[in-house]
Parts: sequence; structure tokens; C-alpha cells
Amino acid sequence: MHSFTEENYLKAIYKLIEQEGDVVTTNALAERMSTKAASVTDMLKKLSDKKLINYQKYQGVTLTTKGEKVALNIIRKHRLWEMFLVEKLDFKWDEVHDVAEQLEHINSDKLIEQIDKFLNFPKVDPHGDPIPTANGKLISSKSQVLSKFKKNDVSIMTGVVDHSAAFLQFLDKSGLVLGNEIKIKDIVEFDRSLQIIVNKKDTLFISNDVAKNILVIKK
Amino acid sequence: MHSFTEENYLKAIYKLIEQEGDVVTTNALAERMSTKAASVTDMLKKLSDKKLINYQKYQGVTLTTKGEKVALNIIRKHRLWEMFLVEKLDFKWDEVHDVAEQLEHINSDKLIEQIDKFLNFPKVDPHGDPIPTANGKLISSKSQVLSKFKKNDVSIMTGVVDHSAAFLQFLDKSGLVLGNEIKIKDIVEFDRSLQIIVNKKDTLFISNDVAKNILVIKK
DNA sequence: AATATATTTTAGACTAGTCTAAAAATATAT
DNA sequence: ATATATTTTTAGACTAGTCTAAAATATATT
Ligand SMILES: [Mn+2]
Ligand SMILES: [Mn+2]
Ligand SMILES: [Mn+2]
Ligand SMILES: [Mn+2]
Repeated sequence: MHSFTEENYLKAIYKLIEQEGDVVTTNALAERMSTKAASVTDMLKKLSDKKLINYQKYQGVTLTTKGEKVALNIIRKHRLWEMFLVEKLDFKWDEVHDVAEQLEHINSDKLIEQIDKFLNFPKVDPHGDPIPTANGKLISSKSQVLSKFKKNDVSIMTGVVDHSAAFLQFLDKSGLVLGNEIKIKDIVEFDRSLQIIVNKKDTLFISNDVAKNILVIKK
Repeated sequence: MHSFTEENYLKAIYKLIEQEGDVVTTNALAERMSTKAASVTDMLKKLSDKKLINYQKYQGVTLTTKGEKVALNIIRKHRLWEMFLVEKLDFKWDEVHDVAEQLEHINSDKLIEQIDKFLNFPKVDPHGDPIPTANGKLISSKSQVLSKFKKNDVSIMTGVVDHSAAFLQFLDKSGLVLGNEIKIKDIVEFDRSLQIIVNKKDTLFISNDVAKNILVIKK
């Protein structure tokens, strides 16, 4: 099929387009893949030959339909494996990423179908990210970052923007986990930091930087 | 750590020594790895440089203590994953090999510990093969091939020699699965084929070739 | 003991993926 | 519009793993 490296490039292109915008630049990809621009150019030629990306020299890249299908399938596998690790093997949400990064490349349709079934067909992964369907559909969530809300707004935490272990551990320690209710008690005008009430009980202060990395849905 | 290829070579060396005898030849390894002798020689140099094997030109190879530890760890992971697939994901014993061949290379101590725990620390895999411990001990079973037994001997099926999907499917169809009791009703002198009674119920005939690939333990 | 055959290693080449350094193209600033 | 800076691509080299063909060594046969 495709090599691990090809799969990782396709996933990176998908995610960069999702976040940043319409086309992905060579440098952005090099940054994300922790490699050099020259190496990226080589890979882009290869992916282009295989009709997985649309690529013209100096013009950046987008995924073809075929390439997007591959990317979404890797993302599906990654998120299902993360869910498996958390739900069945007692991993914490900050421990799953590196292992899922490997497991996502295991090639077996039956395996991933059975994992999906075993988990009772989850819709989102442990970080609140939606799991693409087997035929490559991804329902994008209506969540917004907490920093966009106003005083007295009440919302439910549904995801995170930053997926780093450090941030996830900080959230755990603060009682900010998926499903919790967050009410904005006050917003400090000076630095846009927030005073919030979690689950109608615990009051705490979070910086605007933190609020920008918490996804919620209005109650 | 070590590449997939290195791990597969070490496992192959381990298994060849286990079956065939004291040292492994270049050609035997080439055969097993479905590659050419020249490629094997290249890899042997590399594994020798890494102190994973004892290798002298033209003299065959053995594993060092370090190499054996790596091999046993891969075998442990392979067998635990096979067990997981059968026990938790409804795979049949003839369907697990190729997937386990990939999963055995996933690198995460926590993952394999948790899988072991999740399965309640199994001692053998779905084919009756013993699972090495985390610190590299392997309890070799006292099973023998059915063809060595005599008329009227009663035994319990504990494993298989041939692991091919074809053979395993044949066994399934014949009701010859692990744990079943096998009584030898008669042995045909001419071709050493057997008439056996499975679980005190079903009588069937099997060739000596089949009997040589069924492992049992005397009751 | 000499020769023939089989096994194993070396030599040299190829692909995937990576790198550095230099050249080419594009974007930005005067 | 031209010069400067930035981005991207090319050129050439490196490693891991593989191959074929040829050379070296070991084993078997006479
Ligand atoms: Mn990956
Ligand atoms: Mn995730
Ligand atoms: Mn393998
Ligand atoms: Mn097995």
C-alpha cells in the first residue's frame, strides 16, 4: 500500500489545510514533519506521481480526492486506537498520542472494523475530535473556543485545541475535562483572563491563552 | 530502537535455532525471510556489529543474550496480540498471524503490559504456543506430536506444528481444536494413518502427516 | 589429494528517504 | 522597476535494505 512516511505526509497535509487554509507550503510541511524543505519537495513529487496530491512547483499542495481518503482513513485509525487505549487499557488522554501514531499504520480492515465495534462505534476520540467514518466522512463539530464567549455564558467542554501532554495534564489538574460545564463568572478586561465556575462548584482563574485552547459548545 | 527488519531477522534466527538446531545458516535464513543470501549476509554483519548475534564468516549464526532477549520480546508481543485478536475481537485462529506480524513491532512497554493485564495474563497463545514473560523467560511445553502415540492412548490437544491458515481451517472443520480429547482407536500399519475419537464422540481418520502436526499431552 | 559442487561472501547497483549547499523562482521593499 | 530577502527546487551525497553476478570458501566425490 503506502509507506508509513507517505501516510504521515498525507495526514500532515490534511491537518495543515484544515487549520491554516487552502494550500500547504513546502516550509509549513517541513516544519510539521520535522524535516527539511528539500526532503519535502522530494516527497511531494512522489505523492504527486501517485495522484495523491495536486502539486505544481512553487505553488503549494492540496490533496486529491484519493489523497484525502487515505488521510481520513489514517486519522480514523489514529482516533479509534486512542479511544481504545483510554477506554480499554486505562491510558490517560495525555499518554495516547505516540502509541496511536504507530498503531494508525497497521494495515487490516477487519482489525479496525472490530476495534470500532468493540468500542461501540464512538463518534469522538478522547480529545473530543470527531472520528471519520469508514467511508471517509467527517462530521466537523460546532464547538468554539471558550475565549470567544461572554460573561455569564454557560457551556460544556467538548475538546481541546492544543493536544500537548503538558496542556492536557494541566487541564486534568484543574478539573477541566470533557463533559464538564463551564460558566464564565467574569472576564478581566486588562488581559482577557477568565474567572470560571466548573460544574457549578469550583471557581478558578485561567489565562486567555488557556481559554483559547479549550473547545466548548453553548448550553 | 531496532528496525522492523532487524526484529524480523532476530525472530527468524530464534525460531530456526529452536526448530533446526544449534546454528543457523545463511541459506536457511534467506529461505525463511523470503530474500536472497546476499541480503542476509549484509544484515548479519549489521546485527553482529550491534552485538545481537554471534557471527563469523561461513560459520553460521547464533543469538547473543542481548539478541535472544529482543527476539523473545517480539515473540511475546506477537503472541499476546494474537490472543487479543481472538479473545476480544472475534478473530479466528487462522486469521491472526498477518496482523500480529505487524502489531509485534509496536514499541510501547505500557501498551503490552496493559494488553497482558487486559487478557488476564495468558500463558499460551491461540495456537497453544507459550507466551514469553516480560523478562524473557519461555516455559517450553511438554507436548508431543500425536503421531508418536500408540493405540488406545488418550491425550488432550494442546497445539499445532503447522500454523498455516489452510491447516488450521482443516482442523476447525474436523473438530480438532485446542482442549479437545483425542483417543487413538486404531493405527493403520501400512501408512501410519490414525483412526481417532474426539471428545468421546466423533470418530475420524487422519493421515500420519496430519498427526505429525498436532501437539498433544498425554492424559 | 584433486576435482566438482554447493554455500557464502563481495562487488556494484538500485530505491526510499534523508541531508547540505547552491541555484532558481517568488515575494517584498525601496 | 530594480534590488533584496525569502521560499522552493535541484544537485549531489548518505544510510538501510534489497538485488544480480562474480569471487571465495567449504563440503562432497572420486
Ligand atoms: Mn504516524
Ligand atoms: Mn486525539
Ligand atoms: Mn513482523
Ligand atoms: Mn501463534
